[in-house]
Amino acid sequence: MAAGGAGDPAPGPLDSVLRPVRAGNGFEEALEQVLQLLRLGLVPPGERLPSERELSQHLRISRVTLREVLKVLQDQNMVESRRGRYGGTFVLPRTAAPDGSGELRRRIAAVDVEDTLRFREVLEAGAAGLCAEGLTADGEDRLRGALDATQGARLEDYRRQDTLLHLTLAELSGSRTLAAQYAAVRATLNELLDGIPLLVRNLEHSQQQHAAVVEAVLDRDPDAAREMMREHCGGTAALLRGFLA
Amino acid sequence: MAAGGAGDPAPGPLDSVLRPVRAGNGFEEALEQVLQLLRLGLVPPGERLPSERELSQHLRISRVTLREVLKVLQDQNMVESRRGRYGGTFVLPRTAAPDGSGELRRRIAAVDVEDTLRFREVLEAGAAGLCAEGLTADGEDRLRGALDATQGARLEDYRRQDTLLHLTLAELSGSRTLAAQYAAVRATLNELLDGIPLLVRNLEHSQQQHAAVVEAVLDRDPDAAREMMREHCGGTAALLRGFLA
DNA sequence: GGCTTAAGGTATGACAGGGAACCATTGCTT
DNA sequence: AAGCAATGGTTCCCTGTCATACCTTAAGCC
Repeated sequence: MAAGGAGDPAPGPLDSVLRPVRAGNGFEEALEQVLQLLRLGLVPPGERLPSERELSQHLRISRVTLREVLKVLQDQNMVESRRGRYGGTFVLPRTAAPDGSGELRRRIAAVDVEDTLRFREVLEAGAAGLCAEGLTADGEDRLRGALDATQGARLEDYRRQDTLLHLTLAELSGSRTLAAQYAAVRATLNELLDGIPLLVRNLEHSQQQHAAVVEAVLDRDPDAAREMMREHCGGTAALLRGFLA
Repeated sequence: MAAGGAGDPAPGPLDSVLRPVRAGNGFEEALEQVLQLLRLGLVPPGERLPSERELSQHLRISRVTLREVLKVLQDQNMVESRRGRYGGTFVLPRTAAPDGSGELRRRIAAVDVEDTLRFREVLEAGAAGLCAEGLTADGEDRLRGALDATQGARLEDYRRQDTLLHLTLAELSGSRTLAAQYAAVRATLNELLDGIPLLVRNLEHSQQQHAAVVEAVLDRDPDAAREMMREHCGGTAALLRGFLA
């Protein structure tokens, strides 16, 4: 029947469901998630990762396997381990040339950019809308805080604060799944963004849009929030499509 | 530090990323996906699943492990295996009482309904919008076909055709990730919907909304498509919240 | 009837990954 | 100076999973 032979089996309408159960040899998945942690800037340079015991519990992998992951990151000069009490695994500042030869470099070529950009826009707009529909007083505070942090951020820290703001919105959406998916797609996005220059002009424009989105959310105007957010995402998307096309 | 002790480690702001790498012991993940296949109605009752060898390749698990999965489904009277040429694993019609004691029953209690409903709405609205923005001629045909199939469906087959229509929209969005995520969330949704009655009145209303969404998409009107779809999802959500609250 | 073919059913050996215990190092507290 | 506590570093064994090959059943074809 189906013509398939080498490589993957023949495609079909069941592909949305019949995707591989595990993306890689299991340790790769863990690597992926720790990389997310770094790319999202959830643990900024200089700070300490959770201890190996904690991390392995969270990720539900053995400490042995986690250590193999950390070994890779050490070899890439992305983290550094110190022993003893108050030791731990510390994040190093990004080196200009991440690595020519390797492992981590080729991943970027495998990213389906169009998929990433579209999915991102859907999640962001959705999250903004949900936030505008039902936001707690506590949520308002967190959101304002995150926005303020981006306003005051220096250029080198901007990407990180921007990520944090969007992540906050996703978390306040009230859907844990949405937040988790956004984290994943945002990590991919940041990786792509690392390849293109950060212009002050774009940054300023971006900041205006951030303010508009947050305002719409605080005004409890879901339609406006979604619309603003879509526009915001569209800007980034156009930028990336331009640089990568 | 954190007060956690038994069970999961202490929560924190990193939880969006630090989720478990594997949802279960690996065989559970496969079970999950085969269950999706059945719940989505991608393989309707009476039909044959792909052969064990094919399925295991798609899911990237060994045949041994896959057979353990199928064993569970056989024990639940959800599928039936026949040997010999033109044999295979066949889907059985849903039994009224799925199973009192077991394994599969308790999963439903673990579902975060609010999460599911919100995430679903975001994905559906997003997919509808993306479709309306860029739909190929081929896509138009598939969409019309799926809509027609729901119009002609009998009551017992309605849920399945409905699922297929929405799944088609998700696939036509141009984001594979979106389609895969929608498949997952829809499988969960169907499981919830199985617990409540299907009223003809709701069904007719639903059909009007389907037509409206498809029309908006074919008119290339993203805003209308999103709005219609949100309304459509809102209906289901209200129904479920009412029955499960 | 006998062969071929495609499917499920079974058995075996290798290995990755997990759990748990233990060692080594460091800095704080006494 | 001694002890304690929290961390990274290491080892051992065991279970789950995989790959492979082979057996069994049943439908079609010669």
